[in-house]
Amino acid sequence: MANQHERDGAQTDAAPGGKATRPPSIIDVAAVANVSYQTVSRVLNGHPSVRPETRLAVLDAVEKLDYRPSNAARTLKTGRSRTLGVLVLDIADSDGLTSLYGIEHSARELGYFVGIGALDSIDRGSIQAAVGRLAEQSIAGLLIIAPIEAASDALSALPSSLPVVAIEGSSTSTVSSVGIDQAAGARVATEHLLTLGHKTVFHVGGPAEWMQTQDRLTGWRAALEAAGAEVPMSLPGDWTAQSGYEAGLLLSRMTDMTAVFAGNDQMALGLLLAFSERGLAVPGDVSVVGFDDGADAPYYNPPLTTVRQDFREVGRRAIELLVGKVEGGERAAQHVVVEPELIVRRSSASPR
Amino acid sequence: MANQHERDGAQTDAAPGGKATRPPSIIDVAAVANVSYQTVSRVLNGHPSVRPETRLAVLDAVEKLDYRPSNAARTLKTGRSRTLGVLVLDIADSDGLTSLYGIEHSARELGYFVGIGALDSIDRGSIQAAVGRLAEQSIAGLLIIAPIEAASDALSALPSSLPVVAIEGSSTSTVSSVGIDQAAGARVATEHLLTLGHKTVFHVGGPAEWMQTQDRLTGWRAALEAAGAEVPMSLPGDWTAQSGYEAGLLLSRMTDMTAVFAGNDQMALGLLLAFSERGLAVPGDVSVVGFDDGADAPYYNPPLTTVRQDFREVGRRAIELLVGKVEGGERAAQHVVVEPELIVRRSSASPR
DNA sequence: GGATCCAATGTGTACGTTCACACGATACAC
DNA sequence: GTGTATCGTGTGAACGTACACATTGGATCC
Repeated sequence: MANQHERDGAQTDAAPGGKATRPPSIIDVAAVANVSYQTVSRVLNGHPSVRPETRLAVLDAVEKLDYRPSNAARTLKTGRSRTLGVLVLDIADSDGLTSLYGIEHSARELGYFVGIGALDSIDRGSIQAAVGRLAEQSIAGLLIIAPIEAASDALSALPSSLPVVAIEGSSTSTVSSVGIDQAAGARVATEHLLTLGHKTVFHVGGPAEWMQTQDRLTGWRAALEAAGAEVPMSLPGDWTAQSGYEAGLLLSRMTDMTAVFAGNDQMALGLLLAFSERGLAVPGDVSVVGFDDGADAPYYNPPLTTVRQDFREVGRRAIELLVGKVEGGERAAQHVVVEPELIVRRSSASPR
Repeated sequence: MANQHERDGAQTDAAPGGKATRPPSIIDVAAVANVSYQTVSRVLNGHPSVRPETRLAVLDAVEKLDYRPSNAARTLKTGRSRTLGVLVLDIADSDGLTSLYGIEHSARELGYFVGIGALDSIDRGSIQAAVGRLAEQSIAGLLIIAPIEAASDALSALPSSLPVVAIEGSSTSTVSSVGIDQAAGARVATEHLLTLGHKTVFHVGGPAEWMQTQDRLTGWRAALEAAGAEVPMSLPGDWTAQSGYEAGLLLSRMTDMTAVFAGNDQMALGLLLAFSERGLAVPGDVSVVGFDDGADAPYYNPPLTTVRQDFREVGRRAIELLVGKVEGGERAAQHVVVEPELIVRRSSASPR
């Protein structure tokens, strides 16, 4: 690996051992293009009054030197960066991470860079610390994926100058949010089971502190009440397949249980296993509906009827909203709702 | 955008109703602490020769003003930032994203910030473009999660001054890598099935261009050959449960098929469904072993015997390696291997 | 006692960029 | 011909930080 420097004419205060040569600056470009650095700046920022001929010369020089503007310098001078901070709650819920793809993609399209920070826990202090770390990056806006009541709380304590959007945040909060209409999803899922002829529908929910837990509970109950069905007690889970399994063992001992709406796919998977072990056929003896439509849901045994959440879309919308705030200075809290979709597969059927 | 806000007022720290005042600088801190800005800098950077009393005064001022060093200014001055770029291949493989948590956590501990870039596709141009975007952030190092041959290829075309570590990259490449010993995992999985008494083990692999596909294939074949077992043709999959399902339909028509090693859990899930539909009992008629030990694997029906990959650990090690390169100037390619672990559950048993 | 050294702190400068202005041309009006 | 817009371009600052050096005061040395 005999690697050599290509250019050593420039002022390289190179350390011994052949450290990197300084990347080209706007001044280097100006020198090559035979203009002043300010003209280069104008070209790069799309300022109108530059002669086409000059612009071309500059662009040529940029190309030739493989020049890239220093984000650090721009940020320092302007005070605002084109970096968006994304705070994610460090929990095994990897589905939520899918929205990261939507987030990055949209951010990139709009010319923003995405930095991430993980949240160890959800207390106010932890969020403050994470935001503090992001603040050092002079982030232009903050996106938070932490669908917990406490998060919403801590968010309102942030400096009001920082645009913030929460994914799956409280829709009544003063911070803007983008989320899926959890209640509607739960309602549709429950109605689906009722329409099939089930007398009532049991529910396995998530942890109480999660936003979705409450919303899905509400939707489920609303559907039951609207149909005049009895509202059974809901079982508490924690999103894991294990908690679904345990709930399944419990439910399988109930005689009048023919349909269960699980708070997410993983818990539905646990239900499926529990019912199978107890000799209950799905959907013959009991119907199961999940929530999320994760990648595996179509291949559960049986394939799972569930409510699809378009995480990418949520990420996309969240960035659009956030960038709107950053650039437009929109201050009022907005709440964007993405509609979920019921995906009917083979885990739900009419009771026999 | 003609409405420029004039904020020429004095640098008031907390103007009670005021608009976005500039964040406090090192000079503001110095003023409050009654020292020069240089002394503040020394305190912040842990320079030894500062009187404890002075240090305390500075720290007090920092606290009081809620001062945060400007990453932009530091980056501009030093030329190196404390931002690490992470390039992820935009594919539904959300398990791999789990390593992001390990990555962020370790990076944070070492004082680094993590920026992400998604890769739309895996051609050289796409990677170059993504790296270019990250380069504008003056990233100190690059981590790439794209276990594809082509990635390794494109990586070697990067400027040699940028420290790079690949997750699950080729262990023969000139770029350093951290990965799980895929071949060992495959070997253990296959040996497990052979030890149970199966005559041979079928394999459903991943897409040819993925690194892991090749390695797992190699391990599987090595185990079979070492045991003197016949080596059946391996079926090609694409990591999705669907491809596993399709492979399962095919395999279920073979008479001598009693054990299958799937390239990942999702394909194993597809196998399970296919076998179930074909009336093949697992593990009664056929044993199935997966790879990954995703969150759901313990609750498949039956719970899946699989090979555990510790993604978080991989992320952690990758950051350690990368930061070592960044700070220590280590140039030689290193290849860190994390050992996987066989998790025996109920999907594998002796043939009857 | 003066010279020497070190600890503790302060003063300049540069990093690469953008912003506010100044400057020279050309153009058009009178 | 002089005045005044307008265009294209250049000059001088400044952003917040780290580094090289300069400057103190005091302790140690002989």
